[in-house]
Amino acid sequence: MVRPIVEVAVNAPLLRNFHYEVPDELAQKVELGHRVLIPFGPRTITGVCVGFPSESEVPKLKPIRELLHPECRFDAHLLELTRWIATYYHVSWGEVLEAALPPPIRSRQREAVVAWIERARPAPELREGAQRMLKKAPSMAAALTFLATKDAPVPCAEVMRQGPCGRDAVTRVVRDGWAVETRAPRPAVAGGAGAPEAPPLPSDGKPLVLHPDQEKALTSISAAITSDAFRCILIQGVTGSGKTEVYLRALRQVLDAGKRGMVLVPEISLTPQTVLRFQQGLGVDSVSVLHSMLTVVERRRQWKAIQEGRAKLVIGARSSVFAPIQDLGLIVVDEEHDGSYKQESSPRYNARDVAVVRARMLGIPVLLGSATPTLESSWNASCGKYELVRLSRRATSHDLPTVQTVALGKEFYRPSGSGLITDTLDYRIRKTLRAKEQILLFLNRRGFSTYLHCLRCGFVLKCEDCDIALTFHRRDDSARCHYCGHNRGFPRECPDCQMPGLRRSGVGTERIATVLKERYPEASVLQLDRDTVTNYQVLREGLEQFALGKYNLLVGTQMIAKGHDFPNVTLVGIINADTGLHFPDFRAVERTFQLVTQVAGRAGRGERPGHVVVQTFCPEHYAIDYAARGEVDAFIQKELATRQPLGYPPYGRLVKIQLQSPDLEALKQEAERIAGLLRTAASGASERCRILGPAPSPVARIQGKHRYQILLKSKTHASLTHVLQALQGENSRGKRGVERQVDVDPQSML
DNA sequence: AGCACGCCGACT
DNA sequence: GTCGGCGTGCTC
Repeated sequence: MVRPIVEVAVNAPLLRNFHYEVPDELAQKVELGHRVLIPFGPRTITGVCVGFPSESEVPKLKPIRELLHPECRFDAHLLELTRWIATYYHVSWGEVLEAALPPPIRSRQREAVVAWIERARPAPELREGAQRMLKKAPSMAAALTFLATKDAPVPCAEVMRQGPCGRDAVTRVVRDGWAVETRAPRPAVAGGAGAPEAPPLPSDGKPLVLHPDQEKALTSISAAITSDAFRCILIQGVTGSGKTEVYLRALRQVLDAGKRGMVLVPEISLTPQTVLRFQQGLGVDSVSVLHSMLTVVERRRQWKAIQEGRAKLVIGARSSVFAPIQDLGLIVVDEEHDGSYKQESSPRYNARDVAVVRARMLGIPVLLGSATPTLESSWNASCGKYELVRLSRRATSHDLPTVQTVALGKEFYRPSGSGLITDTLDYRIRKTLRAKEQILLFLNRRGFSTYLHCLRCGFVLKCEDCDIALTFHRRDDSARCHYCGHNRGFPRECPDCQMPGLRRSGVGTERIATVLKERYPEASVLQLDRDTVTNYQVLREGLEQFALGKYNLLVGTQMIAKGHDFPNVTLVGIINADTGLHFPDFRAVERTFQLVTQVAGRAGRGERPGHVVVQTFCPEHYAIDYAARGEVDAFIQKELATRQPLGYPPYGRLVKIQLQSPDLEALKQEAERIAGLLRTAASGASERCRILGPAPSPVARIQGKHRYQILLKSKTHASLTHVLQALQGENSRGKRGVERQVDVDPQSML
């Protein structure tokens, strides 16, 4: 009898599938979408069954080893969705499927697959052997000495680390019969720690009467839901316009029709408050939350609830777009402009775009909401691909905050540091403090000073491994690299000319916090950035404490920019609005506009009117000016006009190819070789596809690796895909150990 | 990505 | 000769 054949998408960075034989004992069990354990070369890895071909060209097929957790199977729709991602983003289908798995399964299986080593002979024998080979094979001796101390299996990596020895030594020790390779011992199931309990919320018993704008928006959305077809609706609503209320009503309608909903939010906004808002608003407890803070046990419970259809609504960040929800009726992507929807490691996908594709595949509506929509989404709306719905007034009776732009000048950067806070801002701060109201100050840079330089020779202190100026942190008197985390004490004198005393320039949040404490001794200051916030717990508590009025002033970076409603904040200060404006990135201007608008939106969300002070060196720059005046549409028109002649998105599509190697010469050669391949492919294409570069990346070296990039630019995505075929057969490691990453629709050029 | 194989210098 | 460092190529 001919055994059945199965096509497997393997969890390896290879852009093709492999065929396997299904052994008799599994023949009745293995189905489409099942995850299986397979032999792959000399090792065993996982993969997902994606087809049952009737025959195979491959002469000698290996059999599948094992069927893994059959209860967790990808349905036809998720297979189709993940395959689309693999094709579109030029990544391995198997890796996308792996990323789409519930995290507990993903991680647990990884553990089981790594090799564990256990000694095969008594400890004294191992020590004796180690003694004998000490001279001839010191690393094997080290491995033996270490294994002699262990009675139980040890992960291979552990042996290498503790030995210390290389992988080869471990392999040899096994081959020579000193030890054996085993599977991981079954890990004890972690204790039944429940979900972190949500703190009681001040339930604002506001009567929820919809604003006329909201009513109008809802009418369109309602029609879309009823139409039972794919529609993409962009909700452009000013900060505080009550977008969430609109989502809630739309979801209500979907749930009432017996269908289920999905809400994607940026990682940072996924707080118990957000979840509670949906739970209370919809009056259902069957809300499933997918959060990186959940315990393994809790996550497994959530996933099961989703799969079994017990969860009516799923809320989560990026990877929740893969949640196996049946009868999905609506997808909501909140803050669609947020950069955290793009995964910045392989497989690189954008969850917002995947959400739209998922909705299209299912023939259901999807809502994209933002106060500052991306140019891509606005463009899609203006050319009719998406429907546009506006919420132009705040939901409460209060007006948008008044915004004042203050020009910074050279004179403000006096050594005393007093100039960080202009007289205008200082006046507002004092006034707000007197009124016993709260203040939020935003600066997108952490640390005390952002670079250290010598006043005599101009030397700027840089990281040894990265092409980046070191940031000075006063709390531990260190000079740190924000790219690789490398930390060194900061030198007392210039390393170049030995002049004592490096000048500390550029301002970070730590400096602001220090200055504030000195200037307003009666005020209490909270600083929230990656230096003070070690985990979500700390951030959540910090924000809660601030909301409860325990602090007068909150100073922070990105993480305080969005999502939170602080009713008592009447003053928002942006210390330097143009920190990101001059980055060599075509999205720098758009991001600056979004950031200023979002931060300004934190002001005046309660009863009292808000005021915003925007300090900037470029008050006339349109990003700052339009943001200050709240003119979103005008900004979008202007920025579109800037991008059109350059063919940047949304007028064209981009692919960034990032190449890295410690060896600069090898890197340059490889970059030229790749560019050559792509140019040849592009010259044969019907549509013009430009290959820009190779050129050194804006940050030319990170962690000791030099970086070059190649940019592909074309009118359509299809032609880029065509050109990228040239790399199809290539190993992702490239020649001479040069690493390569392909980034489709890159979020950042850096 | 892993992992083996194979070629080469260093050391016994 | 043996060990182990690294470049090259394959994985149904």
